[in-house]
Amino acid sequence: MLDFPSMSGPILRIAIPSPLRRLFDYLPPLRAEAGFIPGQRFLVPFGRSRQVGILVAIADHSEVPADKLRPALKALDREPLFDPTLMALLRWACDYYHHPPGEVFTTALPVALRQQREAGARGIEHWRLSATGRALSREEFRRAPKQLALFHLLEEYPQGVSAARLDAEFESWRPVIKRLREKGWVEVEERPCLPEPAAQPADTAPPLNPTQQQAVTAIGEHLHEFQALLIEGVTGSGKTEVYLQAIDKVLAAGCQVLVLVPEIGLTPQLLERFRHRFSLPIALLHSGLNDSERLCAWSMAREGLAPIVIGTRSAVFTPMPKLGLIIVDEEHDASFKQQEGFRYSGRDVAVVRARRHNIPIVLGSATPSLESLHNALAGRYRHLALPERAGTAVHPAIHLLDVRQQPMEEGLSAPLLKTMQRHLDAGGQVLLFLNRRGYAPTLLCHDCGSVSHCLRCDAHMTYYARSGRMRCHHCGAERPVPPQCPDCGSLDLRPVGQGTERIEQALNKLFPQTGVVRIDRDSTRRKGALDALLAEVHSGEGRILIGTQMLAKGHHFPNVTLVGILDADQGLFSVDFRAGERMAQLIVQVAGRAGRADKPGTVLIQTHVPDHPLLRLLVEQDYAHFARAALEERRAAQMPPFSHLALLRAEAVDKQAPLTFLEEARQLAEQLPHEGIWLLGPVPAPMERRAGRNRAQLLLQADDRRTLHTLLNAWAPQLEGVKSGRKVRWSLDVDPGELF
DNA sequence: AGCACGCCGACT
DNA sequence: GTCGGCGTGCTC
Repeated sequence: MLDFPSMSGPILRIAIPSPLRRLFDYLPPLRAEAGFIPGQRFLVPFGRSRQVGILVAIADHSEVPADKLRPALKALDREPLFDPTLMALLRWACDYYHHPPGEVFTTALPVALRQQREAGARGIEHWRLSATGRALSREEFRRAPKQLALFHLLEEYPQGVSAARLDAEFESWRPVIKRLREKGWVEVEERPCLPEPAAQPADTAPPLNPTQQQAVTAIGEHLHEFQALLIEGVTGSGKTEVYLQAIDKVLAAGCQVLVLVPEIGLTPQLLERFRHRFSLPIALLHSGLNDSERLCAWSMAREGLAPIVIGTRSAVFTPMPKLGLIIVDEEHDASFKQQEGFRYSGRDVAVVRARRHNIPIVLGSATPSLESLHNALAGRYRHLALPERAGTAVHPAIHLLDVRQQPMEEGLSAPLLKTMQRHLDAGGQVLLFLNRRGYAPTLLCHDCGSVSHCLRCDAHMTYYARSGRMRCHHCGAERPVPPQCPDCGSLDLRPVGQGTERIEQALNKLFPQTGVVRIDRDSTRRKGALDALLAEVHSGEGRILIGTQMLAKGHHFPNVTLVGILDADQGLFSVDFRAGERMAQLIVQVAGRAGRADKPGTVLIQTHVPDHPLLRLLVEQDYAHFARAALEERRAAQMPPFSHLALLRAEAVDKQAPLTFLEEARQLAEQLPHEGIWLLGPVPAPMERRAGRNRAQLLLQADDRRTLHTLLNAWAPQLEGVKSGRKVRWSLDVDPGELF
């Protein structure tokens, strides 16, 4: 009797890291010992190479011709790394963001597991000198200078030193330390990767005001139901306290809690506050970790050993078997949206995850995004506005400073300078906010009018006086300041406009007796520099602070009584429809850094458009009023959240190639049912050339999200086959954060 | 994306 | 005569 060869067994549908929008079918490994569960990793042959993929589904047959099917090589995990709910969430994310599954599933894995590493909460290796090692004298190393150097380094760390530290301090230390270990002079030890809980007894929870209580109760009484809470509360309104007490309730029920924070939001202060409240291990997942540390923290979360996980955007995909609550702090923050590759929004995925787990999610912000506010006003989210606590932080008085026709000194108006002097005389500190680094945004030739231009971008080069260099903020290009105008040879080159470095210099001249501290990406590049500058401010040595949006996050300056926003106008006239929202959020966040109960802050906003209606609302009312009016503008303009966007971007060195590809893409879309969808473009990006590449975009706009996604479902796979797409780098951005 | 195959110009 | 340019096709 004819028997089919064993072609009828299960088919493994595997996500492979590649830009292809599909899964790949494999036969089971030839010598398979155990069953197959979606979420396991497999080593598979792929083309000429081997890849680590993730089993997404098991099918009983394949569309792929049998002679093309190859067996997987082996399962890399006994247990799946992702539970079924997380698998479903990831599959949803592939569909929603129309991104290749291989890349989606890989971004959810810690880097160590994208290779063949084993999953598991192993500790972090630390090396230290053994007893014999400590007794050695340098004589032992007469013929081994490298070993001697490493020996001296180890002497500096009697408690042991991690691989990450050694990487930073000693080039190719591994072979050297291996010799030392073989001689028994060095020993290695695995340390748990989670920070120890604070030694002292846990802080007790302070009493809550009625609104805080309402929020905590809402969560505590519905632990196993989906509900989204938008908590709107200015600095000092006790938002964090709501998080802490809600977490307490969830932990008491034996569940885990996931806390998502913006990229710069994971401050030592926040961690300290958590550590002092909960005597429990906390897993941290942030960009500062090396692969081993990240794997360890991730594994602790996955094994349920870390009750609390605090992390940035990508932590939203951390497996947590007992997940009971998600908190998204500073939910308005743009860093929750990934801006390249798999362009997901950590905040939006978190809401979907909470819904799929049937658990509550808290979105917190002093300045909620218009998207979340819209959801709250539409009744989809529960909305709780925390009142300022009576008798504590007083809302700062915000005033517009009309600088039209005012004498200006390097961007500082006379009335602002006068007010600064008054506050300094009264013993206060002053914080100035300017979202522009460098000395001046450009260098202008006074004789011929030519302007210093980046060779690779459609942008000016920023002038840095202190280092005497020109830098492009868009591609990082750097060159010395030209001694003379490259066009006409004139020596009269003048910096135009102000950046933080120039303001700092001007302040030093205007207030020679007062310490000035500048905080921006340039002044804090060196490790520890930010802490040193902050210490200078807190000690009172520096009394005037000038900085960029770095100042808007996290740090509080209780002794600051005056905040100056040097240029509010740039946010009002930007091409980006979100610029106004972002400027308002920045102003409120910066204002919130200042003052305390007995020293209420004043905020002065320099502007040339003092009659701007939204700006007036923000100043005369508050962010809540501004946001509602801004929402109405969005409604009138049919922009998000009242419409839904997808942006197809393309870039290439060649100027025409992106437009050609996008035109072809547009024609494909037009051949599909596209009623209710506006196709806008293709057009060159607002900054057409960047880092030597020409960029263009095609915008899709729809009133109805379903309509848009129905088109994207059919369209995205077609784009892969577009010939002219090979000549460009293109990406599809669903719910884009910026339109350029 | 990576990687091979394949067909046309300037070099040891 | 070859080395190598990047156009085209493929990955279960």
